[in-house]
Amino acid sequence: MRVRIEDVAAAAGVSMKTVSRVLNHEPGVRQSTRARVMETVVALDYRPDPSARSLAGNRSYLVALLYDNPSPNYLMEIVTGVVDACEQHHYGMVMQPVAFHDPGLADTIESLVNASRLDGLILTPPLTDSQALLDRLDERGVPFSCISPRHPQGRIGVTLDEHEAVCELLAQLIGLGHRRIGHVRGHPDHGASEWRMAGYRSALRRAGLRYDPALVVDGEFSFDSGLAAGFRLLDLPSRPTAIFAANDDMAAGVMRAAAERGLRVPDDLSVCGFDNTPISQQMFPRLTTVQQPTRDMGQVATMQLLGTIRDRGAGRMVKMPYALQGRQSTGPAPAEK
Amino acid sequence: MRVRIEDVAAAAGVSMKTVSRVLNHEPGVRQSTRARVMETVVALDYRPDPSARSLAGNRSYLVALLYDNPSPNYLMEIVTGVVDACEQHHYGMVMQPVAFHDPGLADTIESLVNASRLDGLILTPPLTDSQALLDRLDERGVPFSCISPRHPQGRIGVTLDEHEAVCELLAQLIGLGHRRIGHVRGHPDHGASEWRMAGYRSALRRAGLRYDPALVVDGEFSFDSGLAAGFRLLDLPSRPTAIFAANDDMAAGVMRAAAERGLRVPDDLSVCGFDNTPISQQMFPRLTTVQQPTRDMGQVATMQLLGTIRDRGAGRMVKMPYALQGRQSTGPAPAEK
DNA sequence: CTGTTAGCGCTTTCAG
DNA sequence: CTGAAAGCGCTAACAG
Repeated sequence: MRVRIEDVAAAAGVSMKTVSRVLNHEPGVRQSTRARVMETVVALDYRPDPSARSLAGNRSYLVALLYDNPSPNYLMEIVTGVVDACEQHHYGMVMQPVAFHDPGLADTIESLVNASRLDGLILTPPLTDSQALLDRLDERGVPFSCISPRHPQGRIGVTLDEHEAVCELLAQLIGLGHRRIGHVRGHPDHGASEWRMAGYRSALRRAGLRYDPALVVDGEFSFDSGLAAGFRLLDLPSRPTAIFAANDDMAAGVMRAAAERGLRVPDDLSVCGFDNTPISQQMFPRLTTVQQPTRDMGQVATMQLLGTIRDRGAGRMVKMPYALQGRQSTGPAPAEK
Repeated sequence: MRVRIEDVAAAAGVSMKTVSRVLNHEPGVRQSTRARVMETVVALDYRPDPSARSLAGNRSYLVALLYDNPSPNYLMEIVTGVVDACEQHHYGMVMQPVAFHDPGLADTIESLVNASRLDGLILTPPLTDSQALLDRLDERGVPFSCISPRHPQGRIGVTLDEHEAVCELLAQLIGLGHRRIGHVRGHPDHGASEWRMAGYRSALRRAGLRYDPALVVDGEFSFDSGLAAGFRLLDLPSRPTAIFAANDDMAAGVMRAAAERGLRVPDDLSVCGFDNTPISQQMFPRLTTVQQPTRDMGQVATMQLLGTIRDRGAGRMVKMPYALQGRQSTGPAPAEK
């Protein structure tokens, strides 16, 4: 038979409520009593029943990870971080795919929260780019944590200074003598595409280089879009000597386009990406890119969320560090012809 | 204020229990009553409280997906299928990473189930290869569903005839004139490695080709292990004209090794893999491989699990179809020298 | 076919 | 600092 709180109370010679207090780290229990209760809990191998706890306490000990079709690599890293943080706090995480473009998204999420009594949400890009969605959740008092939101002000979660990261990356390229640098943009829905594009422009400006719109083409974060964009840039009458793609998958596409045009990387063309996904190490030559601490981002975002759940007003927006990964896909600019 | 079953009952002019019966699809309610109740439910936008339901009904409406470090692509496909099936049945799925090599794994899982009152588990490889674990769960009466278990007999879940799939794949290679065919094995922990190896041997036997142990090298499903294995095979005094790697990541490694040795694929060397992961389409040339319906496998495994939960004895082992993906990485064997 | 009565195991009052 | 009682919202068991 299952051990109940009542049994623990009887065995420890206290009331149920005292056991409950100890288990929930509530104040107002003498140290010695607390110790005795804990011993009994361990001795009896007592585990509180989550359903009963939820019903009485009006919370579920569950958070949901909301996502819409991101890269599996990225998402799994986030998941690992989130689950890790949840485990430490005896929370569970449920996966919740949603459709970013669904006009009824906010309603869907709201009824989801109501129906499942979720204690909080973790939002991943591009969901974190929808001001309307975030405002709605705030309005309804649903605790949530954002990963890389487009507008971090006044929200809780994690960000990364992608603008600055791209500036540094581009500064390296410029330092290698590149003057005509192309850019493959990310999916227009993603705030990240904007930041990375802005970083690209800032870097050019800081170096006193002219911004040439012809050198910027749209992509959508996929390998295929990178391939297509690569061809467009490489077939330009005056082609760039370096290309910065807004993520690694597209950079891989660019490298493939270069190969098909008979260009050698990095001798004829330097290529760099963003994200440091596994593919960046499997390409030949290995890709210069920027590493985000994705797993830690999931972890920290979750900890901020759990803080908020426990104590509204406790969570904040945490800035995470990035790290440039200089590898063999970038090199000195070819000599002027 | 939240709508309760009591409110619905009052509004519909029936008892709580009748509402409960309707909501749980229990028999013994007149059609007209059922319809009236449903209308009221919709009108009031009533959602049963999962915690109360769990407490009273003694189940959680939660299943867990257990995994140990599989490929993100594979796992996310599974997740998508599982979540999809769960959604239809108003179940939630929690992610539960575990350590396959932990000697206390069975205990961990057992206490996990007890502590969270999980209704069932979905196990992914290599967890499904541990007879001891599966037996233990059976013994404890925990419902679970297996994805690609090493020994499918008497379990519920999904399998795929990997042996036969590999035979077909190899038969194509042999049909192209290849006689010296290498194999890069998968991680020794995975049943899949055995099946694929066995398929390789069967195909050779059926074609009357001699099995040469020198042409088989160990890998562990990673790109790097495929790269290393590729070098070993290609540096053989009498190297193979085709290589079958037990998964796509390793096949990618082999292709890279070929490139570094100056061999052209498929002119000098044919390469094929298994899994049809995205990388297989991003390589140049595109990789010949075998597609598993991974998402459907997650879906079907979950439906079998939910069936078992509702009615012990309802779930079964479902055989899923595979599909050969012939692409450009395989071609006729080079002429004998 | 439908309703009544007890709990499920915990936390929250509110008293001591 | 500790305890007794009163539910949380639902379903199970038994009546009708």
